[in-house]
Amino acid sequence: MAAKSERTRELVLQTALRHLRERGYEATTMRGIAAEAGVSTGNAYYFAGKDELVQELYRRIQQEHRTVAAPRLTPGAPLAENLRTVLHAGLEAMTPYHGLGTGLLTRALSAQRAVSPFSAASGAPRQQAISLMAETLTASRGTPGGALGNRLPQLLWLAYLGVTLHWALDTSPDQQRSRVLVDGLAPLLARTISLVRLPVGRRLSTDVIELLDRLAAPTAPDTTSPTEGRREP
Amino acid sequence: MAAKSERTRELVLQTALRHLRERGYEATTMRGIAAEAGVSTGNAYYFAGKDELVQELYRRIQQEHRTVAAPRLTPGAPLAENLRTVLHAGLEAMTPYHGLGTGLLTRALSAQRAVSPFSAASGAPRQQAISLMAETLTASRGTPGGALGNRLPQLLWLAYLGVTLHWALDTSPDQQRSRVLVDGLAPLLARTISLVRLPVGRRLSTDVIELLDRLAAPTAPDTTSPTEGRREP
DNA sequence: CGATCCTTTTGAACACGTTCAATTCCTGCT
DNA sequence: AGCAGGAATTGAACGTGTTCAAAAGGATCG
Repeated sequence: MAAKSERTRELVLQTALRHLRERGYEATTMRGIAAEAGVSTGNAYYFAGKDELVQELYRRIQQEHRTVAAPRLTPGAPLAENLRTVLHAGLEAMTPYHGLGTGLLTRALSAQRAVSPFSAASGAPRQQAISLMAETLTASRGTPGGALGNRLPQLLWLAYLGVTLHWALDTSPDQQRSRVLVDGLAPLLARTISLVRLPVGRRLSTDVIELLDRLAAPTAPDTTSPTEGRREP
Repeated sequence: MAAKSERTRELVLQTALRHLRERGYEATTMRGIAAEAGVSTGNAYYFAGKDELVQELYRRIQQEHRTVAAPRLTPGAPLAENLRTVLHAGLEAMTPYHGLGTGLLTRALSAQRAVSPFSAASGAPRQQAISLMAETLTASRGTPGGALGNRLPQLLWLAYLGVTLHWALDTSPDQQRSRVLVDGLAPLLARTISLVRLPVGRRLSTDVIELLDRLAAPTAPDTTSPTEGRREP
């Protein structure tokens, strides 16, 4: 049975997450994790490295975010209310790890590398967050459908990314400033989205959609020389 | 005269910036910098550390941004045009350092620590970037004044931060996707700003201003126990 | 010139992340 | 029980960022 390595892996992971929570990024050392887990230094490398441990933590936080947020959504409530709920749930899930500072956000972003946060491609943890936003939208009343409706989850996720950035840099006690941000931002976003009912909003909406499409389109190869039949050397 | 240390400092800095440009973050080592500069290891620590070298690079990039952008502003042109110019200039200034990946953004953000990017407080390099946005606005025609006008530089800087994030994660050839983003975002932002002329826009505007004010306000101390005369233990 | 004092430089030393050849452990077989 | 072979573990070794007591250098005095 190959279950032994699995137990060790889990032991290392749990120890690592605890150290990250209690000591922050720099003070958490691979040697320290190994020592406290009662294994040798090299055995801490069931994970590719320290950064992957942080990514794992990030994944767990997202999982927690979804778990906490989903049952709190009120079907048929205004978007502003459900959005506020979801964003606050996100802050809640992250709170124990505020000591990591920008480290958390940083490593999470590096993990996304190769996939722009503005495009819809498939980063596994991000896709989950985006689908949580989709649930938030479908649970709320009065949200637009059509082409904009399809893009809204992605756009709301971007807003959530902004909140996360604010939170990571937030030094106010208990990050209460970030809560103020969420309380203000949720109705603001909801009202902005409802603009799509007006002609002026439709215009903005189509422009946003067009931009997102252009960003998602495959990159055009260099067409500086229009000569046909050329191959890349 | 204390000019000798100054020369060494500059020598170390120049070598460091070159290595960062040519080799990226990880492959640039303090020992390598010192060796190539012809000094001993410890002498590379005229700067507090490797991260501060990156911050210094960030400062230079911002300086370059301003230098490149300012003369290109067209007085009296529409905001969309000048904004596009300024954002493209930003990409230009950063381009040689794209190899640093998220490292650049990361260290720049950590440097801002203690000052939320959403508040207007005085981070030295940021203040410069915000004032460049202010220049962009005053150079353009039809931009709103009043309370919103006062906040717009800050808000545009946030948009610029978003572009920077996109650029840092952009793996398309020559970061052309980020250029697409700028081309689409500039008119979009300009049109959004012009919404303030309509009643619906004024409403959004006052909400944004109120939120920014709340975020900038000093943090309220914990008022959980209204008992008077208590002191923190 | 030499002595004093401050500035500047040095490089050994420490703890870290990471790698990997060597070792130990365990399982399934005869 | 004995043994082969794979799985799991080890810890020394490398290169890194960073620190700091000691050494070297340079200016200013008598």
